[in-house]
Amino acid sequence: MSHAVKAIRSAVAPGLGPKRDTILDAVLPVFGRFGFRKTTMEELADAAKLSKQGLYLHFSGKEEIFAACIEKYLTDSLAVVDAVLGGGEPLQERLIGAMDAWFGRHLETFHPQAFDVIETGTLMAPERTQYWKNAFRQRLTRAIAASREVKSSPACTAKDMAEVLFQCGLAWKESLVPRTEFRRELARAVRVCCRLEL
Amino acid sequence: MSHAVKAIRSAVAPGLGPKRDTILDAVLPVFGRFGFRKTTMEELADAAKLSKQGLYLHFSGKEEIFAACIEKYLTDSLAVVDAVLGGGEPLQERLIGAMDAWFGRHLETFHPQAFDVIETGTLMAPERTQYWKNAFRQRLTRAIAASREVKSSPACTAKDMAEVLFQCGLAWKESLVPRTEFRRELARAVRVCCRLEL
DNA sequence: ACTTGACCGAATGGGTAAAATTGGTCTAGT
DNA sequence: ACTAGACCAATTTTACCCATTCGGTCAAGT
Repeated sequence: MSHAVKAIRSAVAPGLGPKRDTILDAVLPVFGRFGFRKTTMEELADAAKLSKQGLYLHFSGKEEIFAACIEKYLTDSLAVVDAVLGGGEPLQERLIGAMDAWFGRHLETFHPQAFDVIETGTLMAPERTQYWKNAFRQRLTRAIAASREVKSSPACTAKDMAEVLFQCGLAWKESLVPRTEFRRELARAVRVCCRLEL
Repeated sequence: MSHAVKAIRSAVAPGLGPKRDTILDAVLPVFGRFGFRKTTMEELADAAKLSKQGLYLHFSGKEEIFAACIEKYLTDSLAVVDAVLGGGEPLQERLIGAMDAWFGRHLETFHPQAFDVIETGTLMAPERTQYWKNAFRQRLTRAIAASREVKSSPACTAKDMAEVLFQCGLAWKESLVPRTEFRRELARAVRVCCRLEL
């Protein structure tokens, strides 16, 4: 299939129905367990309770499914992040919740053996990957900056704290512990970076 | 060669001369560039300016060279860490120097493609690996605890700061930036974690 | 709005056997 | 305290073939 046709399909098809989203939700765990390469179209179709051709009525191919899947995954995650950060809890709880919604969910979604999903994602759409990273860091920064619970200084601005927090979160790739324990590490990082009391 | 013979040689040979250390220093960059598996005994011998057989007069085999090499590498690194932390500079500079001597040196020593050195090390001697990690974290903790420049609290003890700092340092594996830039990230982490002004 | 099933070209994954490397040893020097 | 070089067993690499699989398409149904 030519690139032009692909572009048309993906430009016309999306957003038309909640069916796409249903498919993407069903498909995510498969990518998360086996990675991009080792996931077959049949497995995706089975997960979505569709035939192989049924899938092609919604997506132009494997790459588009994957891209849309990751896009939805991050969109959803960021929505949770926003919801948590916009909530009424103390900043500490909100930050921990946000970090857990982002990095913790990664940890739970992607099997250690299937981290090629990350590489594939950055390889297929590096600018999108950068966009999502920046989006999340921006949320952290704003939440910290807006809070009156934490005092910043020229040497330690809200952005500085957010960046360091983000850096700590990146450790999820190395982490071998379950999400609950990882969350405790995140809690400590939040406490230290933002000097929030218990 | 039997394990018994190996044990005898490695028990008798070490520490007898500075020659071993010279060899180990010469050999480290080779392991750092090609990893354990892809490094050949000939390359090691060439790097040490010895014949292959000359090497065997000092070490019982590839594994012993590697183990001793890593051991010396970490010993040296920790010595630098101790020297820096024990110096007269303000805590901030000392911590940055210590983090750079540890993680920054890793970044510079081990080629991204040769990270199998880490796995091999933890696989061959997991207890030693754990020992060195703990040793470094301990140094950080003590330096922070001993300083009057940083005030701790029950929610943010010296150990907490050290742990988070360590977690930030682990990002070196993901880092694609040169050591100088990585050092700036470390500096920010130190500032934030210990609330040290500029 | 789907399913079924056949189909294609390309990529992939065994399986294998020859060829090259490698870690390590031995001997004979100097 | 080394080097030179032959040497071995074991592993690794390479090349090749074959079967399978996979992504994607097409035609015909319901």
